[in-house]
Amino acid sequence: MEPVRPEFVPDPSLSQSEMEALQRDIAEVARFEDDLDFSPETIARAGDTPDEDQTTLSNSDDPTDQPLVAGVDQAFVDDRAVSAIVVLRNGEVIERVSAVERTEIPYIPGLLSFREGGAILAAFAELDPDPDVVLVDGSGRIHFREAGLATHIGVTLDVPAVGVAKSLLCGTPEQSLDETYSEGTRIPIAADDSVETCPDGTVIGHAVQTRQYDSPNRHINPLIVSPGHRVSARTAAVLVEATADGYKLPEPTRLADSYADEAKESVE
DNA sequence: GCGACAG
DNA sequence: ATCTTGTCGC
Repeated sequence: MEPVRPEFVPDPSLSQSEMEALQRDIAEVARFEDDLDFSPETIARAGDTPDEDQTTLSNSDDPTDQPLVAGVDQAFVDDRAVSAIVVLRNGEVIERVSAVERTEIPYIPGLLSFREGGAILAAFAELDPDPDVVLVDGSGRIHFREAGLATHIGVTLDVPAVGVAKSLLCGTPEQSLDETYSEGTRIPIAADDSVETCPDGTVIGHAVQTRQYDSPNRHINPLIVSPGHRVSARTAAVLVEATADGYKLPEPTRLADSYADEAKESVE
């Protein structure tokens, strides 16, 4: 699939203030409300027997009509970024693509999409069936200008997108994230002074506990999930919970992560 | 000036 | 993100 908004394609040669201005433009176009072509309840895991909701809500008995969920992740080799996309339907992999691009700038918190975006869009150009939703490694609306990597990619391709991060970039959790939470726990993340584009208190995402150890000693930290584009904060969390299958990371992102590692071995 | 900061 | 052995726990 190709960009629907070419003017938003991340250009690493821009100045830092130009990058920030572009992010403000992207945030204005971003829709943090549900605009999906399917019901999140229709998503199945590998080996699932279709249940009432999955068949009823999708208006179809044909498994090939179920939503395509893509996961995107990157690996790096020196100054090269390897972007990998894995597409699942009913929890099963139906497509994998990857692309390699040079990284033009270093990692700068808040400007990640200008480092990784080129490789990601190159990989999407290789992807044939358009996915119904994309899970991106990194933040979406949880960002200083509400334009994290997932938002940038989602808006540029005009595809529903969700940000899945392993740590919090900004915003204030409604409860401390230092405690141990059980599976299924969702903790709202509110905008604060560090989010310059929306009122304090706006819920911009959630900490989502997709997995937890039963007992004492060690614990697992929650994922930080936020809307990228065309999904609400609640639906973003629901989609991640629905695609998680025994691991902390949701399957699309987890498989893209290992595929990126695999693909990077073939890079010279 | 100081602190904080996805991957 | 990346560099890496052992180690704890089910």
